Amino acid sequence: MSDSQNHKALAPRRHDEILRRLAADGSVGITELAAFFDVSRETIRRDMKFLAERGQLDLVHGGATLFEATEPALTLRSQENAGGKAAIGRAAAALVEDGMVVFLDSGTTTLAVAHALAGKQNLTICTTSLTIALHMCRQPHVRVHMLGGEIDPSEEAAVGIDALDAIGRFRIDVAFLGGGALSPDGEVTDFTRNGAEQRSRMAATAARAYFVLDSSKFGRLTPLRIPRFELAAGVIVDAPPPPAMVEALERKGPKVIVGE
Amino acid sequence: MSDSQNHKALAPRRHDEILRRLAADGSVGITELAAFFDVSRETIRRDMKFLAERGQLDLVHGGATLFEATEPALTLRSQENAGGKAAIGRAAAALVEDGMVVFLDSGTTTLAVAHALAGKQNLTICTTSLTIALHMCRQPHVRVHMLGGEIDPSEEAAVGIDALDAIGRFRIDVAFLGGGALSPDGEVTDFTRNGAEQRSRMAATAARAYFVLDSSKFGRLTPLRIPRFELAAGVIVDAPPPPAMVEALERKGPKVIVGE
DNA sequence: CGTGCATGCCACATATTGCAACATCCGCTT
DNA sequence: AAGCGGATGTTGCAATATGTGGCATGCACG
Repeated sequence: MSDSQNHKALAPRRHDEILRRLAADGSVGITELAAFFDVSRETIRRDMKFLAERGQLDLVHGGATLFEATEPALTLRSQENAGGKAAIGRAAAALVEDGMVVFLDSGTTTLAVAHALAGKQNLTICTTSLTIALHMCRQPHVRVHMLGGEIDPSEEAAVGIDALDAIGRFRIDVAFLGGGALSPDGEVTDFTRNGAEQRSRMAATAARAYFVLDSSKFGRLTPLRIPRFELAAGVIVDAPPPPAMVEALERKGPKVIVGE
Repeated sequence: MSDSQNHKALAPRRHDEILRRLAADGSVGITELAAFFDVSRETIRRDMKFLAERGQLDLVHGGATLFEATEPALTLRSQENAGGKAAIGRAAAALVEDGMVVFLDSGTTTLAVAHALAGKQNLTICTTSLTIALHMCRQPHVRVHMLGGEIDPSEEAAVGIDALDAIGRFRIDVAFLGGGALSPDGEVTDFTRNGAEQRSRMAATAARAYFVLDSSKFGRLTPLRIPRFELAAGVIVDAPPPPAMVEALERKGPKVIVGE
């Protein structure tokens, strides 16, 4: 910080700062910013409108928040389509045998997988998700490795360089990965750069990797491709995706598995 | 007032926080939230009504609860000697200033410290405890680093070589460490080799380290000394220990701080 | 079975914000 | 120098959010 109280900042500079604060705090107030830049509230409002039209933030009364039309709050997500997620969990659990080393990504669908793994013996679970680690360490006959790193509050999971680094240290039998969307041309995409990279790395590292995606993700669009996605062994879903999507997907490699 | 926080949180931010707390604690109180956000109870009530209409929580007298609880147990253990632990928490929180880097050890007493840190701005929390990480990452204006490693189910926290390793990478302003007992000759001791080593390392690494021990630990005996224990800045307790213990302790170096 | 206290709820007052229309200012071109 | 266009400021009014007080209701406690 430490800049720009003296001279009025030009528009791009303000836009920059607005986004920076947004990323840092999750929300920004109009009045607050107007005072900071020493401009009128109208100007800030215009800035925000401009940014909102480009999808870089969400306007709310009194300011703006992170653009989360893409990513609703975590507590919300775990309840929606609970049935479908459970079905995915069962299908995923069927792929796991006693004694395996299993990686579980963050996300509510992978949490459903974790629940479905109850009863397996002697598993070793590696995860970046706090919730999954907490849940699994309460199970008997399970060893849990938490991959450390900075915690992303919206995922409640470790992200970033430390987590990426830690991934490399494990030999994983099977990995279950989340994703932001299943694009019309049969590819799993993600919300964030970090997430995409982390998943990419897992898909390449694990002996077998599966993406778990509930049907609400079909045909959605999120910004980031997951590199080397085609190395995944399969995609587990709770309802059959459109045939075109299935075909595009299987042409790349991964099988489509539909849970019941 | 270099930046920003003198303004009240925007409505969506409150909604978010309410849901996060709900997920963390299973229930939230109106008065408590009103104080936290510095808004009237009516406003919180309206927020809750809004959320309840969308099925995100259940209204109850005095606050709200989860629609369906996902996480039991842990809140229970921290209830025992809750008063004492809260007092320790407050005393500990008084030692923390906005912007600091704080290490929180695993344990229910350190969890109380975590709760008491609510309201501080811009903290960076490093912890090995899953529960603390989960709780703190739901706080606004807090960055959380989870130290990874194998999870000890009885502690629900990372232990072992990875965690030890990760400790060295941080510059910690203040560390709050648990312990198994406060021995009659004024020393903090521990149950496990790993724990003792981890705490020893923190005591040596952090700029200031405090052991937090509730009064049930006085005069107990556990097998492992914590090496370099005397490097700690203090021991925070909820009731005055026997004078002999205090004297022995302070002769070694650490101050005794009694929370109210 | 009251009593006291905290909470819930409603109505209204107040404050803050959104919006749109118009006025200014500044840099630039001709 | 005049004119132009974009960005910003100003103003008035509507919409929304929040605060406040009165009163009803529920809950704990003797």
